[in-house]
Amino acid sequence: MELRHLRYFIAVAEEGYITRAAERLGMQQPPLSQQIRALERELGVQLLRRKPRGVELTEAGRALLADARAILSHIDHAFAATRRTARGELGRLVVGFTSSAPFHPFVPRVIRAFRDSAPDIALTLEESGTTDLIDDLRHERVDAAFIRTQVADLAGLTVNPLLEEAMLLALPATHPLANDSAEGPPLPLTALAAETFVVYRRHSGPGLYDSIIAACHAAGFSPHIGQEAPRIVSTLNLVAAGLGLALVPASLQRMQMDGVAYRRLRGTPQPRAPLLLATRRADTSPVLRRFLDLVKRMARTFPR
Amino acid sequence: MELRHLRYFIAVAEEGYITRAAERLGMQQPPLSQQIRALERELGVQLLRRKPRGVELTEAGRALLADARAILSHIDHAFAATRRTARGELGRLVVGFTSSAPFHPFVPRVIRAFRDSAPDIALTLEESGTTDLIDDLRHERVDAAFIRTQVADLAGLTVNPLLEEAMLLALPATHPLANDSAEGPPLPLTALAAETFVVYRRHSGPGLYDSIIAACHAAGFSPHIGQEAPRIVSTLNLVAAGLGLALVPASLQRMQMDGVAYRRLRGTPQPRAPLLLATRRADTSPVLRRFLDLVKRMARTFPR
DNA sequence: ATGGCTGACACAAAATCCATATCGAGTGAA
DNA sequence: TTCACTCGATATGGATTTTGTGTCAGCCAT
Repeated sequence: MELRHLRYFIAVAEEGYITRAAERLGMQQPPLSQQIRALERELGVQLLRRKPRGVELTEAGRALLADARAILSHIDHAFAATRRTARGELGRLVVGFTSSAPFHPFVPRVIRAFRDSAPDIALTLEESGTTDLIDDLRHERVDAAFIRTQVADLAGLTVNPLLEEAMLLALPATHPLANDSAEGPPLPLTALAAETFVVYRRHSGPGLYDSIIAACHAAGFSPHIGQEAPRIVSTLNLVAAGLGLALVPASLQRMQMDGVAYRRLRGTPQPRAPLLLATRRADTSPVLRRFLDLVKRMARTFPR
Repeated sequence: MELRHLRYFIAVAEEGYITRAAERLGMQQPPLSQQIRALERELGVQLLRRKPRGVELTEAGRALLADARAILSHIDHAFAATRRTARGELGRLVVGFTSSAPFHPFVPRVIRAFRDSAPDIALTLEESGTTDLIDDLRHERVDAAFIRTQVADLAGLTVNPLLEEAMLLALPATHPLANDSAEGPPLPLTALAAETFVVYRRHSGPGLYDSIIAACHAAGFSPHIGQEAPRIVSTLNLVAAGLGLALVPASLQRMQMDGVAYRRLRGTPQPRAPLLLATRRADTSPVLRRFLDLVKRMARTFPR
């Protein structure tokens, strides 16, 4: 059986004459007759009743006609879907992000833009810790992950730096250094030499941790580390509870948390927080490529 | 595009190697490579990633693989359905019957048997008057009709006589000839010479009408016809209302109608009521043939 | 470094699909 | 009734397509 047989059969059924169907198909009548008979022979079923004038569908022929049309349409759809999949317009994408990522305005913006540009991609969003995200990436449970710190083991992964932002000092609202207005005068880092710091734990992602330590060292002191938090947002809970101060990405300021005040810092080098997108190096999925292209393009033009 | 391409592609996808797929397909590797490339060329999409050891599906290839399997399965189902349709195991059948037909035990019995023997045929039952049924048959709204009287215009139709049964006298329960037990002694037709008869109207089907008249004539009198009824069952309503007597098929006795008593007749010739099945002569549907075969076969062995 | 496996390429062979010519059956009109 | 016409079936030759054979290049694994 070949599709040709179905196409021929449909033409004959629609025309009611083998001769006219042959014309429509751009062929001669004898081979068409032959192909139809071959189809009937393979099915073991008479599809046409040959009449003196033209042919007529049998009951079985009518049944097959409907199915044959459906099959051809099935194939058309399959081909279209395959082409769209190849163009990255169709498929699935699982995007992971750490709890702090969606506070950066870039992340929801790029997700929205991607949904708009490829509405037929089933997009799944998963929030998780950085370590878990990296594991999920490796095990193909996640295709791309927005993270906020460089990871230690990059084997098999690509980490694209997208944006950077300043870090703000988060401090308990009752703290003497807390300012009524979040946009108070920048605070020199040296003013914090005696304070206790709450930090994002280093083994989850050394980047933020190290940049904070480095900034303090550059300011001439070695910070006193109090508690470590498993997630960036949870550092704010500890700050609110009065367990110390924290340096957090500026975008977290959007998270209006009771009992936490923010202050800008001054001095160089200022600690900065990156926004990164991690993917599998071996992932050649067109959907991912499309996503990656969009993310990089938007990152380049993102207002800083 | 031909199905061959899909079959080849599935084999390659499943084996992971063009060479092994070629073995499985009973062909050599070069032509298989060529056909796969032809498929890719037509789609304009790369389906396989050629690796040093075997091949790997691209995202688009994975999408197509699922669809290709579905398409082949679609074709298998279509072929199976076509074959079953040709055998009359699949399809639709509309069976019509006059209001009096289902009282004959043969009718529900044969319908049940047909449903059991061909459960995948969508069977529709339609009750209507004889004249309408004949019209419905001609216009292909009905495929077979159980009727209780010969019809006048048979053009294009086949009417199969199935069974015959005696006719009983239906008379008002208050009538002097009414007997307490329905199985009273047979009544000679001559006893009814002075009575008024309610009859099934002749133009709807001359058979019953004529056989009643003929029986009376044979008994030596010309019956006095009162009202005509449009349906056999409605004659019983008229009888119950005291508008006269009626001769009805014996099976209508099952219809326990208040105010109507039945008596058997004696003498020859007794008027008899046929059960007939009308079909379109040109209808070659396997479903109908199957139904017709069953009906005729069961009619032959039906206990009389 | 080398042997073995895999896929691609080039050309010959085979299959089959199609075109031409012809026939037969059935229909409609003279 | 007969003749012409239409339409599908059959037979045969040709051409395109598919397949088979031989060969080469590239990459792993030993």
